[in-house]
Amino acid sequence: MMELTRKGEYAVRGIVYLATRPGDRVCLLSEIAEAVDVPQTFLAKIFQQFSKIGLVRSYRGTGGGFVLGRPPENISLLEVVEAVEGPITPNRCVSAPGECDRSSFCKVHPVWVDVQARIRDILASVTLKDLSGR
Amino acid sequence: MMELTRKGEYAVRGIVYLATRPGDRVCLLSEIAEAVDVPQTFLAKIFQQFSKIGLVRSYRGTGGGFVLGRPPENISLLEVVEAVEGPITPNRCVSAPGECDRSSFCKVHPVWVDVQARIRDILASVTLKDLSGR
DNA sequence: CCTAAAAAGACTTAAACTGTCTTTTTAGGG
DNA sequence: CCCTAAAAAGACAGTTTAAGTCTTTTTAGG
Repeated sequence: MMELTRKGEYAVRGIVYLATRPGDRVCLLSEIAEAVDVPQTFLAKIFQQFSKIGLVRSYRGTGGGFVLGRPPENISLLEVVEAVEGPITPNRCVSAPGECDRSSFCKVHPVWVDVQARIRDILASVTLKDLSGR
Repeated sequence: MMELTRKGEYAVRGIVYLATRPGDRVCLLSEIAEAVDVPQTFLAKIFQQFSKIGLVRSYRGTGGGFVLGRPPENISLLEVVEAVEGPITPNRCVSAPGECDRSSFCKVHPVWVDVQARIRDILASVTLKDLSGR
């Protein structure tokens, strides 16, 4: 349970690969897809999401491709994962205040709050630089 | 993302309610279902799973019902959740050794190992006694 | 204009989730 | 020995999500 989807896994693989490439040259989607073993059309969707929020920058047309939107040390694993999977919410009751009408008295609620915070802490502490090994 | 299913949520609600009841008397499924606002037929499936692994004990026939299988201070939230949701695995790559052929060199792998451990730690530290407030 | 490349949107298939319904087994009480 | 209460078990179904695929469009270089 609590499992990352393929999309999330692929997202991480793809952007980590991009982080290993020299930042001054664009990288073809086809290259990334092949390198990390992900269907290119699927990865395209993922990188479109990245692009919208500025995690990567895209160039269209001949000579186009992708580069990181920011230095790898300024992009956390948390950002990458949440970009494609949405906010980390171990239970509905912590997704938004008022989402659960039991949260005022429910003794389990604070446990999920804690779990959420811990996961976010861990993922926020890891950057693409750490993961790229450059 | 990483969200508990309804089944998991209902499982927790149901067994926590059972933990608030006196342990020397069986509790009807219909009572539990009504108290925690869960469809009885669905909760039945959940309690069957609990019963199989001894988390609760069931009695059939007239005067039947459920009691906790062990004292509430000896049942952790982790056990309850994993009973119905399966093992906590933030990513496939940590579900079993050898599951992911990238784990030997993948720098993300240890992060998921860490996340898994933290979640389990938190959930294992909370017991039904803590949650029942008795 | 031709080609390369990403963006966008429609579509599809399979699996998982969230249940319901029916039948069977078990047990107690008269 | 029945009758009834209760859980167990299994089949079934509707909806949603996941995981892609395919096609068309936009953008840019040469």
